[in-house]
Amino acid sequence: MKKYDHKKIEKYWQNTWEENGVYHAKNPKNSVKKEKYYSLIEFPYPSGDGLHVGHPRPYIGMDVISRKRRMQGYNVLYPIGWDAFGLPTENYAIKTGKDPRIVTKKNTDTFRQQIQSLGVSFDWSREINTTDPKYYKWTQWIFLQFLKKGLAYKAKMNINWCPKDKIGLANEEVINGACERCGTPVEKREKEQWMLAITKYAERLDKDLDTVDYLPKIKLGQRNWIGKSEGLIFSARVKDTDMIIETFNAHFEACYADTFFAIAPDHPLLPKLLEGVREKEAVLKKSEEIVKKRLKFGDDYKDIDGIFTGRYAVDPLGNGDLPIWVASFALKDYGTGIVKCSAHDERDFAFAKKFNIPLKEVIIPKLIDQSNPPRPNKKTVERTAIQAIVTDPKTKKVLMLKWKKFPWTTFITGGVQGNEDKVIAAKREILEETGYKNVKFIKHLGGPIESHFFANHKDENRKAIFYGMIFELENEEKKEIPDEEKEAHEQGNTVEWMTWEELEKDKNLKCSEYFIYKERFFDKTKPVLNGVLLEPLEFKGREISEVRKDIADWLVKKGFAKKKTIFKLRDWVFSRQRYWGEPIPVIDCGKCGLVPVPEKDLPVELPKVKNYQPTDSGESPLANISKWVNVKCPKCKGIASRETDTMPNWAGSSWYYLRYTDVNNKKSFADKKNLKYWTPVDWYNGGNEHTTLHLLYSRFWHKFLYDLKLVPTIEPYMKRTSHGMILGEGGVKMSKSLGNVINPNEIVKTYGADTLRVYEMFMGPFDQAVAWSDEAIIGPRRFLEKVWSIGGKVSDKKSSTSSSQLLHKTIKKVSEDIEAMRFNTAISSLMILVTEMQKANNVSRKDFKIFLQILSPFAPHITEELWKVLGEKKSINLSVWPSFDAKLIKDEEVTIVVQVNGKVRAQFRAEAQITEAEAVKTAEQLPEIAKWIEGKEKRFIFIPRKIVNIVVQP
RNA sequence: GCCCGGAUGGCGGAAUUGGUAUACGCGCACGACUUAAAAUCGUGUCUCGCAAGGGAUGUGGGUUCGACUCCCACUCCGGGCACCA
Repeated sequence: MKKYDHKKIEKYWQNTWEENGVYHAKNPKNSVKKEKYYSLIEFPYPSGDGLHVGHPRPYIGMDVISRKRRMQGYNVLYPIGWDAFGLPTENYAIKTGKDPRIVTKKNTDTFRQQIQSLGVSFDWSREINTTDPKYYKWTQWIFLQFLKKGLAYKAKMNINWCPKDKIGLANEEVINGACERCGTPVEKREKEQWMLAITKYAERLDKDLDTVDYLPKIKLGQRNWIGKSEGLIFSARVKDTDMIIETFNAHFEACYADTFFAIAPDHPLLPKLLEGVREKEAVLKKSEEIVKKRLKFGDDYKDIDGIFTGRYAVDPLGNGDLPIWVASFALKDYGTGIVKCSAHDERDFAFAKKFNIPLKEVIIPKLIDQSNPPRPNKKTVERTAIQAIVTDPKTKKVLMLKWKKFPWTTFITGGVQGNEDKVIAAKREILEETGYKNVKFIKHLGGPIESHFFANHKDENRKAIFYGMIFELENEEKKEIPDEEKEAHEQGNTVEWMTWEELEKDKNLKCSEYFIYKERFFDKTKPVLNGVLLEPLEFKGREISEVRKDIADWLVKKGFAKKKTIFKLRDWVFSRQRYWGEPIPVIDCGKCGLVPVPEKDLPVELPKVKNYQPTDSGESPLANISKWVNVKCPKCKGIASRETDTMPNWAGSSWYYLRYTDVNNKKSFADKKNLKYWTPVDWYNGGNEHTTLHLLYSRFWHKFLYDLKLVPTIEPYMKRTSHGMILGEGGVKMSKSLGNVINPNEIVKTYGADTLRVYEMFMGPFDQAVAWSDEAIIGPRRFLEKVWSIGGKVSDKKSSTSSSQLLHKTIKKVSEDIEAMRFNTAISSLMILVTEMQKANNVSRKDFKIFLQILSPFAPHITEELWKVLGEKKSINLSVWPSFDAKLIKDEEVTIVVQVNGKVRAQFRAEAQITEAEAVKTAEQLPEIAKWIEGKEKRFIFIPRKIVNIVVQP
């Protein structure tokens, strides 16, 4: 047999497949197969740098899925196209003066050639390009539908403005206050912008996630971005006015601790609220100052600032009149713009501390001593107790007890008797346990702490309500305590002065409250966020983490509040002041206002321009072409001008998967029959970077089209997964500037497309980032060479039972692994099989052909070639995916491991059905085992088919 | 700060439901073939120990007959969000 020459076979098969249309999806009227399968990858942005080895990873991954589906009898649609509008091409055009159309053509040609050389089974007859007027005609058409329904509107907006790119940015394109693309700090500018009312769909975008199969982290990303928050609205009467203010609170569990209100400095109600207040001017001035700073610094503005309005509102829960403050952290666009604030919120707490606003606590921390947790079968005794931290002002040391009977180090601690004053109780305990007579009470360490632990000395579980307090030693005077008395009090503990550092290092420190006390001791107080409630009394003792729903229902039932759901999601800023995008098809008429371009006049084509530079006024370069801008109004035929803004990059990609079903349609964006047949997309794989925005935007467009009865499903994608990036060698991102970009062309030339494909699927888990290695790629190449050489020595003799067994186990594993995108382990099992076949004296033609089939999704060229060599006429892609024989994958004989006290000491082979009694007997009689168990009391644990564990006393 | 994800040989990474840790690949070492080299094939390759044995899955504890896997605390790395009440 000839040598394995990838160059010859790969080109040949790629051409043959394309000529025969093997991968062309059949539209419903032509398809004989009933079941369709739509697999989708994110269509690439054809950058000038060409493809690097990272790009094809998702294409190959979904190609493996698609190829398997074809063999499983599905009519598969696996398309590709170009998301070609966008900044890099435009910036290149600005720099070089070249027409973006020509640049795009050149780039897509390069990308196409590169992708085709990998043998990905794309249906090239359905290639689309978002910059093709025949395509963007429909992007514009969909925009007009938004306009018709009132979901596209113009609004004066403070937009994020990148002074370098001279472009307005959506919030999502601003990263840490800087432009996502160029890193220039973003400024705020007021401008008329086109908006899409995505917020109208917020609820459905959140709720319908329940109906799709996305990876959990992807759903989470969507949910975080939508930011659904279910909270309560409280209404409060403002004293000395006839105003009622409403607050929105999502964390209302501790609402009985609320002691003030916070209103946004730019809140529309603020001026009215201040009417008749003496300090009105000062408050307004301060508010303005905050608003200005916020505008200037954007997301970086984090100052805690504010001012008292002079007004009070009546707490609806009956906790008196609470002051209303203007606060920098209150946002007018979130909720009602007014919040009810308490000690149990970080920002509220910090604000209150800064302005000395009184606080009230209704949550006490709950601690479970992990080193000494409550035991399930012991009774629980509740105690009120003190913990006294006695310090010596001279040495700064703390007085500690070292217990005699247990390895414990504790503060002075003891129970409060009856109605005893807690300070007196503490002094009493100090005297009894240490003998010190003269200590001075300094202060309480915050509120109580609920502590749960097992009290060894009493053999019972304790729920102790501890009150921490600090004392200072006044002098060394001690009361002599007779030894008998010490013993009677169970107290022969030794007393030791320790520094805080020594304390912390002490492994026997038994105070789980320690860290809270330490915080409070040094006055670095933090708000208490978790624990158990004191108020309202109906919920006393309940834990914050589990009380939310009940307390909300209770507050609503009592008439104190009403429920309200709000979202973080904001409407989508949809215009860009750039050239290389879809023109927004609207005409501005002095008489008629904003008039949509009539549908028959679509597409509004991008005119050619000489200069791609945006204008300094921030308008798009299109504004300079008066011939294009000046048109007649479609309604009144009067003088009018075109909208010069274009759409963002996200527009064309929001519906492209629909166009694939019917790429040449001139009457609609896609024929309904085709949509009904092909949608929804069955499996969509893409990058992590697009799991929030692109996915959300296209789901929004899809739902909108669904409401217009233009698409048949409520969701566009049934299943969504994501892949990890391929990094450069050493784990850094591949980039031109670092010079570590690997071009797949080189690899295909040297090793072949199949090797590249197998390597990319083998190098690591598909969803995780992996570093490229020039060295490791040789492994997959050797593997394919072995496959080739076995192909030359198959015979018509039957394979041995054991090799058939391995084959069938591999069929099962590969079939399952592909479904879960565990491509790396699928290939690993194929490698094991190949090694076995290589060693075998005989490989049957029948078995080898099955092997070729399960390898073919990964390495389509070599398997197709060998398939033909073995006498098959039809493409291996059209053969039927093999199923495994359930009888063959079940082992009849297994290895049973023998452990003694959990350590492996021996093993033996046995029938899979071996009973416990037989297994134990066999195990005991093994010579390696005897010395471990002789003459000892034994106990056996038997796990069928796996383990006999012999437990003996050591 | 909050929310996710992760940490296993020299390297990329395996390990069903808690049941032989290190599959598969790379690299490395030795051997065969060769005048020689490359390629290929074979053997070995966590670690300490002559051995019997012991120790290892980021660290420290816990649960269990048995823990990479479950629980608690922590360290480091990656990603997302970040005044969102």
